[in-house]
Amino acid sequence: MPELPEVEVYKQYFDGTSLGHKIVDIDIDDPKLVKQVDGVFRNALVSNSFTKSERIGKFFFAHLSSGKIVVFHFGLTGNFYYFNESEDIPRFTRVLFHFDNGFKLAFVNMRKFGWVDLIEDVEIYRQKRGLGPDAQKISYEDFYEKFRKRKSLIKPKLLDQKLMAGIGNWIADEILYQSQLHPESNIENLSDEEIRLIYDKMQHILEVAVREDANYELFPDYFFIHIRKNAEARCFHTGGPIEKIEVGGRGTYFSPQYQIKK
DNA sequence: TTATATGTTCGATA
DNA sequence: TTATCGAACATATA
Repeated sequence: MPELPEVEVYKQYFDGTSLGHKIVDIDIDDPKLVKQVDGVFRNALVSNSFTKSERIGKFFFAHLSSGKIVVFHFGLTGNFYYFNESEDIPRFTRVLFHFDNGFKLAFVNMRKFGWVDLIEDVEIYRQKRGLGPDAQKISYEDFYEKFRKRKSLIKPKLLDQKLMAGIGNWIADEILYQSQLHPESNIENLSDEEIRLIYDKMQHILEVAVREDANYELFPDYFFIHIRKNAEARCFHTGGPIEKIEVGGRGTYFSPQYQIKK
């Protein structure tokens, strides 16, 4: 379940379990998920330990004692799981790190859209990929500058990781619902006030989601996620129906009576 | 059986 | 050249 808040929770979990233990072995279930040629990944990790981590959007970076950095991306599914001999290896474990304290860290990834890589420098990597600033850290000025001049529908731009990193499908729908804007609104038709509103709602949603450990059940009642995929559910504000359409190739849910197309 | 899923990438097109 | 769009990727679940 990995968008910015979920990956932030994974980071906290990783930091609380997997830092400072020597890696004694690694199991790779499917080499296609490791973006390195044979052995390179393994050799770079074994007898190192993780020293610290950072996150940009949905990308998670774990620094090794050697100075190299492991990049994790969860794709559409997945999480970390830390365990010892008393438990079985989780289903869909793709990479398994064995630590010298007897515990293991599983990189679990059911749909195999996730991957791991090995890099030298986070900032160089970020620039090379064209990854934008983290959505929770981007300033309003930067956000405005990046979005204002665009010519496309608003939803696909919110999902564009090159403009800003971390927003995924449910958060994009959540932002537009709370902003009362139709997901197919054209950016050119939005006022400066509406751009500001989108930014403020985005910050609010991210702040709540991270604070509640990405546990949707704890989100306030007015959050769209509670009704997003429920055909019988009604809009919290209007009591009207929730509709599903496709925007930019992604399933998109919205409340047509509440969200206005600009 | 078919459609769908919380994502990114790559090639085609404008 | 740059921006945008759509298909492809792998696999479990309803």
